[in-house]
Amino acid sequence: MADETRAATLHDVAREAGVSLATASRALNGSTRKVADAYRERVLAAAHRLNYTPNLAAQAVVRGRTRSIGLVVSDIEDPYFSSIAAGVFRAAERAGLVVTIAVSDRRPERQIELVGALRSQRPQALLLVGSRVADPAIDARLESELRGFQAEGGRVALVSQEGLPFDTVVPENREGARLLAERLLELGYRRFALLTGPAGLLTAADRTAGYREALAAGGVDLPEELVVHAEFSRDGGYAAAGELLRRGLDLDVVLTGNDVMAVGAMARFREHGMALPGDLAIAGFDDIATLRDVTPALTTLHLPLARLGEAAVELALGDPEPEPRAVRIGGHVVVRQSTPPRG
Amino acid sequence: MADETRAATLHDVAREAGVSLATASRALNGSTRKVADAYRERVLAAAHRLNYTPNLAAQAVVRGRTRSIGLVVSDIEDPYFSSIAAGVFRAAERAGLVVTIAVSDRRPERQIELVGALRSQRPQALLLVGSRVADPAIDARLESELRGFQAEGGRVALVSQEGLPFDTVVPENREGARLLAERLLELGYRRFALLTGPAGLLTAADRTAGYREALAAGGVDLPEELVVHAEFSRDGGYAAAGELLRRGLDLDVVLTGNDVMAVGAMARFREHGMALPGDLAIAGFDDIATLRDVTPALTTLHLPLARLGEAAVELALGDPEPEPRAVRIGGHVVVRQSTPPRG
DNA sequence: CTGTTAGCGCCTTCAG
DNA sequence: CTGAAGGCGCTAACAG
Repeated sequence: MADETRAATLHDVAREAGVSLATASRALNGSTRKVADAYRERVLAAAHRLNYTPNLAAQAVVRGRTRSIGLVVSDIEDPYFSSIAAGVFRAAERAGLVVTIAVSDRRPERQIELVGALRSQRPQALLLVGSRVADPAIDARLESELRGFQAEGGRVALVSQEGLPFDTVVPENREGARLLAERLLELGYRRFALLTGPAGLLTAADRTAGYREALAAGGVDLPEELVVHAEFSRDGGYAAAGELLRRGLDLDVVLTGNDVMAVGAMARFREHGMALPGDLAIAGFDDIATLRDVTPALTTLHLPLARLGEAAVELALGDPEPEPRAVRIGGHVVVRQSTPPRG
Repeated sequence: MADETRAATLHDVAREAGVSLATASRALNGSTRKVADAYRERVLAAAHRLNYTPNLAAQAVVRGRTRSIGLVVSDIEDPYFSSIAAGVFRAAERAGLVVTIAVSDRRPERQIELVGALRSQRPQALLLVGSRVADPAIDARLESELRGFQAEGGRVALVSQEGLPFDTVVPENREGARLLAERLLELGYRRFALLTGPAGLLTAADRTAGYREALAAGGVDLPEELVVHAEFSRDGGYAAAGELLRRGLDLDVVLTGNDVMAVGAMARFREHGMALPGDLAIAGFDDIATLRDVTPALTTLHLPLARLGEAAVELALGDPEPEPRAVRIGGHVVVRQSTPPRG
């Protein structure tokens, strides 16, 4: 039964229904043209009988574009990206589009390759989220690849930092970090350290800048020895916390590049025998849903991650503008038990 | 510059290089046939100059199939699914395939729809993970849709429970649950309750069956009043724990349907003023990486989730067998602080 | 309102 | 080894 028959074609359906190819086509997909009900029903019945599925590839050839969106993320296992992706799916579904995902594994080179691969699929739009690094050579190649896609009529949207000439959804990392640090100052903290992401990563750099500004405004200095760079991951946070311990400093709160790092750092501090938040307070960034139940509950900056993904789809599918747009999306501080008020 | 040019076609490349269409085609994609080096280089140069990208849709039309894999998951934000998806990506990348994802939002009906939609893309294989429910009507429709896809030469693999006549990667839920419960008995626990997933969901049912078997073998009964069904999510766990508290029972350990529920339940028990694991021990299932740092660290059954995804790709891409195969993948118990030995 | 026909971009026999 | 020609499944003029 599951023998190698070939898929039923529109041709088969037309023959089975005793109508022309064109009529079958018009009856089965949203053509603006009208088909008499009697014919339409015969076609539908025949299609059902033959278990017909339209060949999207063929439609794409003639229409020049697929009903799909290409999405490039750094790591689908990371809740930051999977939450954004969830928003992309939601919005794409509303628009009747499927989404093709590619995972760049945080390698900028690979990201460029993937844009090329997805471009071949002729999607309506290409969405890139995260993984921007401060490297002009990479940026130039990425830009050229994306421009090529646009030149063929494709749309592009980024979720990350401004800087590339395409529509961009930008999470207010810097402002958010500032708000968070300000709140911590209000809570009475004075001796800060920072565990942040890789030096080249723009998201990490923006957050660090925001922290610095707020602390400086509050009269608190953050010298280099109090800043540790590591991977933007649980293990990165763990390692960075270890490095901080090695430096043997006297602290009352640790800021981090994101929640995932914060959780790794908490594990390391605990191993060292420290009580949290008793011996040390800690804060995250992002407000990842899955991490809301760690103990002590993490003070963090809430970012509406799924919203970022939706906004990117809306930008990419909306009316095009001559000038690249930036949609800024802010967050708010959520104070939980990891940073109790401190006399 | 980003003006609406059309994408360069193979035709354009051939003209630019001064060769025939056929030669250009042979030079640019893995044709078995050979092209003289001089020609090949001219073609490659021309392709580069014109910023040519092959039109995969057109290739798909003539070849009858796309270089892609279709993947249906219940919820990409759930770490269980995103970990499996990560494995799928890894294996797909090795095979040079892109992955088109669709999210069923845990609705079996929607899952069937999505299979239809993905089928239209003519992927090499269709992978379904999770969301199997015990409903013969649903199963029949799903089976028919998938059989249709197979009949056209597509490959199918499932990650879940056996029962449908397709290659299936089956995590050993039942055996794993048994191992976990046995270990808890060894640790000295006797008064168990269970917070599990929706009644119809097969994964939940299998785990429950495994727990029951081990407990029965250990002489421990698990009557219905000690079992609470809820959503397979953090909030489901939270709610189920609340229900358990309402019943006012005397317990020493709570088993759960998965880690995510366990974490939700922990939050609820804590709100009720209970110390964990002092007043109550708790165990999860899956060993979700992101959740490894909750406090107290969760005793759980480790499942190699990414491996499940990889195995599904291997099944779907490997040599076909006349009979549906089942690849069983087991886990192992990881004892952590949430279930200390109990006199 | 229906049918005929010419492509869409590409691959692949089939001759040269 | 290369080139010319037909066809993959479908849509969109164009006639009727």
